[in-house]
Amino acid sequence: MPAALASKEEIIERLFTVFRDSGFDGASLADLSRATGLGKSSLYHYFPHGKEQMAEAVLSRAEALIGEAILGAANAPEPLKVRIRKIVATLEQIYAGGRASCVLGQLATSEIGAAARQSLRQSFEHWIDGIMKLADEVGMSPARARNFAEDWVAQLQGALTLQAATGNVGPFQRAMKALLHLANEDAGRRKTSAAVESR
Amino acid sequence: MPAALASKEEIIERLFTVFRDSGFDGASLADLSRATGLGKSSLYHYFPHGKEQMAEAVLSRAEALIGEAILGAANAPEPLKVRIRKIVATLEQIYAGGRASCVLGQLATSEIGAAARQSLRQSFEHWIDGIMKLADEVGMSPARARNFAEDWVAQLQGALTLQAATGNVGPFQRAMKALLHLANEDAGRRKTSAAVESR
DNA sequence: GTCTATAATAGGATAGAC
DNA sequence: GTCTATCCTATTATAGAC
Repeated sequence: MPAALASKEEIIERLFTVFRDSGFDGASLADLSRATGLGKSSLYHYFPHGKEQMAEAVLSRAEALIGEAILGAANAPEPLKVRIRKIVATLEQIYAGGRASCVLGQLATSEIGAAARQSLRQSFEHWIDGIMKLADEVGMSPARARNFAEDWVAQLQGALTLQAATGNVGPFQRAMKALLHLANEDAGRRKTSAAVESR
Repeated sequence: MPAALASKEEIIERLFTVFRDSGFDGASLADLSRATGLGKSSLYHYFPHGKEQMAEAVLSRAEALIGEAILGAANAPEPLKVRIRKIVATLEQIYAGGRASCVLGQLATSEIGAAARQSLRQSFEHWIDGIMKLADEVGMSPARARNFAEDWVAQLQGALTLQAATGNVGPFQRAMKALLHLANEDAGRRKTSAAVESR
């Protein structure tokens, strides 16, 4: 049994890891109870609506995490390169170098309630907005920046899927590199961009 | 209840859709029974080892599908452009224009047995091999072709995840376009490549 | 707020008739 | 090969003591 918990935040943190690793259907109350060190009844004390509400809380936490780690970081008053490096460092930590799953990806295909689904959508929107902001700064048109951001987030999600299936972290690492290299991009120097890709 | 079934192939086809839409844990025997029109006992007649074996059969089917639709098509004796167009057309059909899930992605993060996991891995390897073959033909070095293929498959998987969460099929469509444009690529004309990206 | 105990139900799996 | 009936366990959820 894990160490005792103090706050609801810590409880949610533990629930987070279970939903991330097992998905919604794969996470049983027994699993959630074990991970938190709380009995089922105690969990129901915090989350009267049960598992569904626990997933909502976890997704709200994910939304907040993205809000600060991506969207917030992207808008921070620091040089572009610094912000990008911070975001990449955070992502490498969250996803354990590409070996951990993403709770958003895990729950995206589960049958969850409207509230949870809304958090999920918002999380991805914030994520995309943050990356879009960075792409915008290197001179991409709004449309191109939006596409770049969507595609980059998809790249990352797919990299985690591929890793789960094959154990290969290459795609994850290249996704990180692609973001780092964004700082070297410039809409007026597309050749440089191609050269970077040829790396 | 769906129409009567004739062959085991058709049964597996029906099971396929359930695992694809609900994942391993999300697919109950009741669901699988309903989708096939067979009682639970009948399913056990075909698959004595139960749900696990059904998932194995579905993943074997997926492996065969990828083998012919991607790896086979990539190696067919036809012009590159034709092969690529066929692959894209097949993928657009399989994934319903980006709105359907991928059974491989769905099962990648589930706790499945060794046999199923092996099929999953093989499917992705074949998929990557097929795309790598195409990239090789436009003059990419083996290393670059391999990376391109891995990243492209990740892109597609992530596009489906993003669609599931947000309903946006843009990433899927751009992944298809990226493959179609591969035919216009050439290792000696990297500028053209960049121009295409700027589209 | 946490526990033990207990429902009530759903899930996976099997027996045996036809 | 398919069905009905049944079993057993896990799962979700609640009641009520402390």
